[in-house]
Amino acid sequence: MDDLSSALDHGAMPDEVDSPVKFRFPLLLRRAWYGLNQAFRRRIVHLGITPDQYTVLRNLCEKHMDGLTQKDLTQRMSSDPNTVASLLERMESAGLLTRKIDDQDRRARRIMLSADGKRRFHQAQAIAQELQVEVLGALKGGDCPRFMHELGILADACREAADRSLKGTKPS
Amino acid sequence: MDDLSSALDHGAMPDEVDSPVKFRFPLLLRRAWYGLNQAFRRRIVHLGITPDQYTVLRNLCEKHMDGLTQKDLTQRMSSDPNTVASLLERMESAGLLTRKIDDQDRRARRIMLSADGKRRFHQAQAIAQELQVEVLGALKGGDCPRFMHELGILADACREAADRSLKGTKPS
DNA sequence: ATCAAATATTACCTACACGTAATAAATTTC
DNA sequence: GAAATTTATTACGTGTAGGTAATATTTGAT
Repeated sequence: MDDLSSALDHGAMPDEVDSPVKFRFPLLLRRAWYGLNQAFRRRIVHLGITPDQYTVLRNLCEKHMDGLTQKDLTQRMSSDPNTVASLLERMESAGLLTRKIDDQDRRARRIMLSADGKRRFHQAQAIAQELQVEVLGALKGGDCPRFMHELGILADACREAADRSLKGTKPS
Repeated sequence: MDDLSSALDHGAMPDEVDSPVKFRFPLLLRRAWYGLNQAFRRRIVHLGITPDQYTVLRNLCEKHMDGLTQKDLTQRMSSDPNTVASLLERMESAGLLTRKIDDQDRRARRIMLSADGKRRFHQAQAIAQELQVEVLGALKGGDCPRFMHELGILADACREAADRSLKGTKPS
């Protein structure tokens, strides 16, 4: 309907670092992440959980049945303590998990899945895998592993950039 | 340090789609997106704008000086009308832009950059390009264009999955 | 044992994603 | 040309990202 890509292209601004709009990393990343998230959210809304809550459940279920502390979860989700705290609060209210003070370290709390949480996770997991097959199918079979490897490299580079940006960072 | 891929893998589910944790698309995407965002946020906080606000400024500045409607912006940012509305509200209060009712269509509002908004955008743009060079440098030079192309394919696949998930979707 | 530092968490704040419903103006239909 | 439909936006609610500050417990040093 409206082809917006024309008005820019006649060279008014020297924007060549990321010239063709279609190939800018942040734009593509945003599009992919929001799209994937939205798709998943819509498909699991009937289970009463959100994508982030699924991530929590997956971490708890995959690993140690002896539970994880909030700090563990925070790291695994590449998230932050505040976000995780309120997330877990909601999930506890929803009966998906329980939190109890750790015996070894009374500052910490061990998070443990409830039976209901485990059940809902498994239902969601099937949907997640379906979705993943659907999306990754867009890539030619052989390309996928290499792509994932490269995405991993970039993901690490992004995290490192974020960490660097916290302290000295700007020598200017 | 912790190899998480064991607990799940003993054959209950055919989990080979994303078996090694390090190669799961959603995890990598999340890590990359949050990392990039956080890095950028930290680097532009002194300009008094956020990454999303930068996206708005970029769209307004790159393209038509005659402004964009909120709907235009929504599409360009692969965002949604509500989010964009409150985003613009904050940005208007901050003096980054002005909104006035469109002459042709009095339902719509044309958004236009203020001089201050333009100035702050250009400062942020330099930082954004720096960051991008920094991050993409992690990839071997020749790999980058192909990677971007593939990321574009996946981004489209994600968006399509999201669109599909809205209507019929689940025939179950 | 006591005081200081590191750590796990909570409380409070702003920004954003996105859903539903309401409002208002444009467009279509009759 | 009035009624019905579509469309741009706003209003309001919940969930999440992430920042600062406060609190409580563990650990380390004196």
